[in-house]
Amino acid sequence: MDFKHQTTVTLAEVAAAAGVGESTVSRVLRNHGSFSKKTRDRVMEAVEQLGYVPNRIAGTLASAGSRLVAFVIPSLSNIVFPDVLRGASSVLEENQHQAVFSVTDYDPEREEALVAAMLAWRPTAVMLAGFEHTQGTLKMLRATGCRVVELLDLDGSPVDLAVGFSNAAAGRVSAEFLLKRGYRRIGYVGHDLERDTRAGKRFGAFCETLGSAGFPLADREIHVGASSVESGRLGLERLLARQPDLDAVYFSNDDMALGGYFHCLARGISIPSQLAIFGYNGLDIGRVTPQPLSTIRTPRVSTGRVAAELVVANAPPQVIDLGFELIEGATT
Amino acid sequence: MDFKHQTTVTLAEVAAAAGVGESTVSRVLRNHGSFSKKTRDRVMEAVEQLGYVPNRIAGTLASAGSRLVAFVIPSLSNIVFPDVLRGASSVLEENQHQAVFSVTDYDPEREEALVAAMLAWRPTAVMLAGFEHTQGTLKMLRATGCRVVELLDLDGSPVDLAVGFSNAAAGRVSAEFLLKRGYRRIGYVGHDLERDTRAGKRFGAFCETLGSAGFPLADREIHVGASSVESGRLGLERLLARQPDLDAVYFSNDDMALGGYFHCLARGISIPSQLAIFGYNGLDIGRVTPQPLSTIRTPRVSTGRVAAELVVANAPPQVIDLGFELIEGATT
DNA sequence: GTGAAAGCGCTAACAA
DNA sequence: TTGTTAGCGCTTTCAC
Repeated sequence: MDFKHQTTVTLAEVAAAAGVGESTVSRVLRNHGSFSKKTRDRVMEAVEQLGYVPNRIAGTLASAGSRLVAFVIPSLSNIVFPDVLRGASSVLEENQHQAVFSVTDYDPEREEALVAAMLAWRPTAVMLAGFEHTQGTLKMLRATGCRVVELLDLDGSPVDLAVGFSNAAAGRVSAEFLLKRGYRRIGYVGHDLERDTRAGKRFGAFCETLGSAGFPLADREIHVGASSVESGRLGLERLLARQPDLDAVYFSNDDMALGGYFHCLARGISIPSQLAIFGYNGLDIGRVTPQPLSTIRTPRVSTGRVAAELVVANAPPQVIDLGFELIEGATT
Repeated sequence: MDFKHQTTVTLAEVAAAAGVGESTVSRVLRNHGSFSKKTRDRVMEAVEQLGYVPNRIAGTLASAGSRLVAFVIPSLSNIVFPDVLRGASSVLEENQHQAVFSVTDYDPEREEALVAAMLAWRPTAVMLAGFEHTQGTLKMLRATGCRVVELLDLDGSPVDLAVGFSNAAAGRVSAEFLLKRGYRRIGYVGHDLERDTRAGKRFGAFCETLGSAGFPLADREIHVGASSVESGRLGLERLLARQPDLDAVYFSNDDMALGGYFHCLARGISIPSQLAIFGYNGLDIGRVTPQPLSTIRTPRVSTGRVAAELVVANAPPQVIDLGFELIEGATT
């Protein structure tokens, strides 16, 4: 049952109204090919008059090139992905492309289904998080004609384009920093590592670095589920209950770390003398807390921006390392 | 210059490979109409064999009904909109719809251009924030055949569907709460009100309520630009420099309020005895700070979910008030 | 500078 | 149950 009157002005009607052929209207509208100024005006007047809205579905079918860019992302709760979308969308909009997205909830099977659904729209490119995909997903991505961009990771082999930074390096750098600062009894509070494989890579490299230095990770507390400020706070509470003498804690990201920070504030645990806190992401909020958070700033928005630029420019396959920056706050 | 081999298996090729007609393949694939089990198997085998991916562009053109839902949102930095998208996307994905979005950056002219671009995809629905649109946008929305959903506001007249809550009521309730608690010298710290019209409506009703009670707003500090924790902190600092004897401050949202909260923590201003803080949005982080933030919790995710459900169900035009909830934290 | 006509890949009658 | 066929609204040769 329809509640609105379906107005379907077509290019043919515009042509008729303007007294020109369809192809002329098409040329004028796309500003492509040649036509006289007079014709142009007649066409534009008819367009205006009839309220014509071009049909990109038909246009795409006839010409190929959908100008649709598909994002298949793990989450929208984790600020990382809205940031990536934000960076990309500005570039896409400037270049008359549109962003389509769907959310996998960190489930590889769901990712496969969603990639298949996206491919049905014949997008210019598909953007995904990281390199961990099912065999089925990889097969589709390799078979498809569209560009593939894997985001926010560098530790793996790309299908086509990759834009991001090394999570393993981030983990290593974090560990080295804490060690250099003299921390020795270091713990970890994180979230679901199997699903968030990038957090898993950071954690793996972090532990390995500590171990090589002779000060292996003292203990860890893993929250099953998504990262959040609350689970960071609870995680630290539990970890400290078991290991009261930790001198530093590495968190899977800034949300978790802020939770830990709040726990310390509430319990009167002094930072960093009693306990140091280190995060990951470099969220703005961490710069404004009474003590700025020590963390790693990641180029989330630029990851999106650069990915979109490569796609719009149809750049050759390549891997772009945007790096990251260690921010020495007051919590270490 | 193409870097990938464009594989374009069509339905016709599948039909040929399976030794059946095109419409049979179409029926099997959409599980619509009748066909024998044997035919089905033959078709599915050919699909598998050839790695056929249906072309929804062609499908949509042939059948109408794009199953595309367009979101034209002001921002992705303001967590409100990722939350709305999150609520909507789960419903849309379950119902084989896809979400397309673009970001207006709170610019009505840009919104108009983006709506026009979206309409070219003949979406099932267009979702926008609030009721403030240009004449051109309204004209397009009224003329189009697709559903229109205006989100997160109730104070205005909808084009078609509206899902959200009253911002004016939220502002009023906030003021009444502070007054009831005995606060009398009340200030405001907010962000760009002309662009964020919903924040403007809250502020307007807030001031009016204070004024009617005989305790008009003492002062305000407006940050030109987007809301953020940092501008909340700076805003409060400036406001207090002018008005050291305020007893409460209302913030345009929780991000701003958290900034104010951090300012107080850093300066040793005791909350709420010296200064009360009240926010808006009910972000999770506000529940986990050492003192939970007093605020108004808004149904952001359900706004997205309900909007998507209405669209999928093709419900008749209506206005849905999802309400909001005052959270009495420890900052008032 | 302009128009006629042939598709793009699919769906939806309509026959068979 | 299945195949044939006529579009969907546009772009793109190719004539003129």
